[in-house]
Parts: sequence; C-alpha cells; structure tokens
Amino acid sequence: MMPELPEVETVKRSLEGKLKGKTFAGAEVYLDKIVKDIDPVDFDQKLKGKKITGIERRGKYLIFYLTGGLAMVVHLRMTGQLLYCSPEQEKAKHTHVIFHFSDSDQLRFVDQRQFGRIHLVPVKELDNLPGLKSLGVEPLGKTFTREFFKKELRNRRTKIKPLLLDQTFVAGIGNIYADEALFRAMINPERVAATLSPRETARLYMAIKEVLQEGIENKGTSIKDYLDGEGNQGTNQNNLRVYGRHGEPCVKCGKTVEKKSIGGRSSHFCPKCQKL
DNA sequence: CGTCGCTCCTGGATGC
DNA sequence: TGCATCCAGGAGCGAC
Repeated sequence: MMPELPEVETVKRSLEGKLKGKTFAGAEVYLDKIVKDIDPVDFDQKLKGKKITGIERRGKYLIFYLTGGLAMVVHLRMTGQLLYCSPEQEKAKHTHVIFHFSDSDQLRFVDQRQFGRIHLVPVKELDNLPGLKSLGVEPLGKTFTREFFKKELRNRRTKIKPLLLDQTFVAGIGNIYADEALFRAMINPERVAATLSPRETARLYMAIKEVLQEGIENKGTSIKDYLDGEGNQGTNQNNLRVYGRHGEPCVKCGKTVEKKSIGGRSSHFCPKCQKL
C-alpha cells in the first residue's frame, strides 16, 4: 500500500524491460471511473495498435509514451497495482482494467480502493493534466538543490510535515518517507517550516534524499499491498525507523515512539530525538 | 495564493 | 460472538 516515489520507481523499473516495444491490442475497462475523462470504448480504440516507446516517472505518476504522439498517465494513489500477467493467470479481485498486447501478454490494473486513475492524452497536452501540471521538483533530480530547499522553506508558515507531503513543492514524498526523513533529520513534524535552522534544513535535505534512495535500493516498502510490476514485494519495510513503530522503543534513544495526527495524517516520531 | 478540511473507497482492526 | 465504527492516506476540490 501507499506507493510513493520509491515504489512507483520500482514499478517503472520492473515493467520497463517487459513493456518497451510492445503493441497494444486493446483494453478492457471494468470500472469506468478509473479511466479518467475518456469513454472506455474510445480508450480501447485509441490504444489499439499503439506501441510503448518508453516509461517515465514524475513524482508518483507513471507516464507511458506511445506511438502516435500519445501518453498514458497512471497514478496508483494508495492501493493501485500494475501487474504484468500472462492470459492464463486468474483475474484478481479489484481488477479494473486489463491491457492486452499483440503477443497475448497482459498488463492489469488492480486497485482495492478504486482511487487510482488512468489518463490518455496527446503528449503535448501532458502539461495540462491537473496534478502533473502543478507538480513540484524531483527530490532526486538536479534541480532539487540545498539552496532551493532552504529558500523555499524560508517563507513557509506551515508545519514541515504537511509541507513535505505537498506535491506542488517536492514531488513523490508520501506519509512513510516523510516520517522517516524527519526522524533521520531529528526534526519534529510540527515544526513551522520557516523556523528550521540552516543546520536543520541541511539535515532534512540530506535525509529526504537518503530515505528515498534507500527505498529504491530496497525495491519499495511493502506494508500491506504494495507489489512491483512482477508481483514482487520490496524489503524497505525492514528499514523503517519510526513509521508504524508507535509504542515501540526508539531505535536511537529507547524512548517510546509516538503517533499523532498532524494535518489530518498519522505521524510517527520520537518525542526525545525530535523535540518541538 | 496559501492553507485547511472534506471526500472518494474497501477491508482489517478496534470497540461495545 | 456480532455488529458498528474507525482508520489507512493521495490528491482534487471548495472555502476562506
């Protein structure tokens, strides 16, 4: 569950080799609302005969580039899965879309909570998609510099945790990696962003990159239902220091890890290592 | 524009 | 034991 940047990147990497060069034979849509802004019949017709030329990740979005100047944009939200399957495989519960390829292999979109969305747009209209349009900087990209981070924090009066989750600020951080980064940087999630010292800002900057990088190296965090494109679990759940550890002793100081709702989301932190 | 709260969903966990 | 309620949380949306 909860695909964030490392999980979406892992899905991308697991599918890339298998799907590049494949030609769509069509798409069966079982739940219309998943396929946003397009009639399922049109969707099937437009995909038919198009070849996948490449896959890109932007924040938590996956973009499939197709021939004919088209792009298919997939957001897994919380419980979405993209699974590469053979036609014999039994159709799992909550399978909402099945993509067929000309070689008879399939890509299936499975999503228990039905929050995930799929768009099909011309490449030149990608920037008009709400969400993609306003997406912030890539935290593992060149433009996410320490200077940028410092400068952005300076005028923000919001709490640091909700700010880290703001996709128009930095793209791809979700609840798990936000809590983990704040713990590593020893910063309380309720601190007002603008009040972080230069030292704290630098620590948080490094911690964000570190937790995301490790998440990718460990092929994602599989807590509930996250799987990559081949149905494999990640191992980063074994690397978490505070997320889901409320009631347990802090790995650094032994004090009990707390859980508190901040900005409407559960936040896990050590009250001693992350003083307010 | 920044910030906040509500909403969409299912199913596992928790409460009485 | 059974039923009701809560909770998980990404992001679009409307309100202020």
